[in-house]
Amino acid sequence: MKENLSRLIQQALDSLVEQGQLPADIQPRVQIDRTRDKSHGDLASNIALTLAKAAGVPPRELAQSICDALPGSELVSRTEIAGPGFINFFLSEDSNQAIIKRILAQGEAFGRSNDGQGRKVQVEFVSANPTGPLHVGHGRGAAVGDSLYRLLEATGWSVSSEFYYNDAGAQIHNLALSVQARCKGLTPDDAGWPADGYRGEYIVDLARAYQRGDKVDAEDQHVIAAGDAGDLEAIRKFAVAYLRREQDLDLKAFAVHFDVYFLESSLYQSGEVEATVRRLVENGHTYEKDGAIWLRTTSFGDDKDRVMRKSDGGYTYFLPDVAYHLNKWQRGFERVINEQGADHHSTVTRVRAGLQALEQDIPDGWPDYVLHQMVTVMRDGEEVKLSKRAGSYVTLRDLIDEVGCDATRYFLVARAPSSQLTFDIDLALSQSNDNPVYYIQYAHARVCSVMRKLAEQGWNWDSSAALEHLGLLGEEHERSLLRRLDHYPELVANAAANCEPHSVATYLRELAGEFHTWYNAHKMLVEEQPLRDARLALSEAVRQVIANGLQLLGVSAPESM
RNA sequence: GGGGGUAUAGCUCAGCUGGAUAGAGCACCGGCCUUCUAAGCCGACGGUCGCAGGUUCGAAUCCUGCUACUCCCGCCA
Repeated sequence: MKENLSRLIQQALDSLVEQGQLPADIQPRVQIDRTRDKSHGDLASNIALTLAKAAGVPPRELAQSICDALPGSELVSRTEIAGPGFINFFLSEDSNQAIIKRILAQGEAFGRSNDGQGRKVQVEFVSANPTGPLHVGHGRGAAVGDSLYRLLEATGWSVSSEFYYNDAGAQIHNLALSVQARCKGLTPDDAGWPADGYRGEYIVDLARAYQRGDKVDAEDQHVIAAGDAGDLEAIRKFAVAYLRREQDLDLKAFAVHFDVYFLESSLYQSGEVEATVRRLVENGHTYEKDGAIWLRTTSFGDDKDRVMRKSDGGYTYFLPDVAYHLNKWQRGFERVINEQGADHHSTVTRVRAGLQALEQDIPDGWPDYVLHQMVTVMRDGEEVKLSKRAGSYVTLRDLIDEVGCDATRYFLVARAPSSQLTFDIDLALSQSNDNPVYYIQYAHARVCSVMRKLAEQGWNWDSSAALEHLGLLGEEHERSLLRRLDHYPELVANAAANCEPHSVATYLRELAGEFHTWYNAHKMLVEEQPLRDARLALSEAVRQVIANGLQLLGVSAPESM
């Protein structure tokens, strides 16, 4: 709808230029906004305000000229000049009702677009090391990242999701030592328990499985336990696979899928880490100090230089990070979005600096990052900090088991990633309108229920016949719903472009609210068939948009509750 | 000390890339509810958009400087 109006305005401007009322060299950016206040019409443009100065004409006067030059259209019933020089558009009944036709015709495709034009984008998220069950923070990353994946897919991008993990570093070594200690019957407070060992109960299960000689099938690896408590390398391999599988199960329960699992160790095996070092040294961006090799990241905006090869010959984590991102670039992702916890924000500058230092014509500012803030979990008004299994943190699994996948996903994705998030377990569990997930799903189920009721009464609903009677939708609530439905495709496009899945959650909440209000105010299954058909058409359109929106969030759309 | 993030109604949060009188849900208050799905519906109250400047026709939104809270600042990942 905005595009249509935008074209009309552009035509008006062109003709004003021809008539010499506007200078030919203006570069108007036609902006159309949704009005907040209904008395301002349905859509408004500030075009006269922005062009007034260049045209040397007072804004309201210019607005009048533009209106006069506007070609006639069936979409617009009238225009009005208001305030300092806004042009308000009142849409015709026809154009309002057209949205229902579009939604019913397009079904699941409504709101999808081809903005991405099949270009390759990668979303990396979660990327937890296999040292324990996923925690709530990973859950937030999973909910946001997977939603981004769905949004990009829906807007025409060729998307790949990726999970990167370190399977060989110091933390994994600690993990292996912890399992070994458990195999030997030690507990965390015994003498001889490894420093920085993992203390959670899950290590006990892991040790038992190892000693039993269990077989583990994870998404990307398969291992049979050697059972020998003295073989630290065998323990390491088994522990990594075991916890990898455990995380797989958490993610599966969370309805999250990854296209690629990428192992940090593969970058060493392939020689990419070495090659990256060589390249950085050759490009003259490094120097030696205190027996270590430093990368001069300050040349690329960092506040201090960083060690890339330690004095003991090992690499710091950031070097494989750079090699990894070069690998992504070489795989042809013109756009990469890394979803991470905000506690990792310091890597952003470092990785970008490292990539620039490679001098491979990687665009400055590549890749993109979406950083999410901390999550705190509340129950009975108090913060929950521990889980039995993991010991020191609340696991994603705890939440899914307690409140379900749908509620967990919704709550974790519903806030702007940049905001700290409080997860209220009591609210997520409540079956009332206070609970937004329930409220939205209920709106969907309600439409399905009405359709069932219709059949019980021996009536049927002919969607094509119904479209003839959309003119009967004249109630204020109905117009308001139509406006909101019309907004959906643009909302999806913006959410994808700006990496803001939470705006879909907000939208659905508002749409559901408006639907419930309408439903409570007017009867759907009235005796007069034309009106009944028209209302059912609107209901069905709302149901479709809710279903489409929930899909983007990875939340189910139940037909009954 | 340096950097990231946040600051909007009593609480939890939106705010469409700078638009018109800043919105929603809870909570509180006042009414209505015997219904196509039932766990309710309608309305009222509630704001110096952290503070101070700046940019312009116009600022919660952009710039600068403060303040508070939070995360990070390792030859850990």
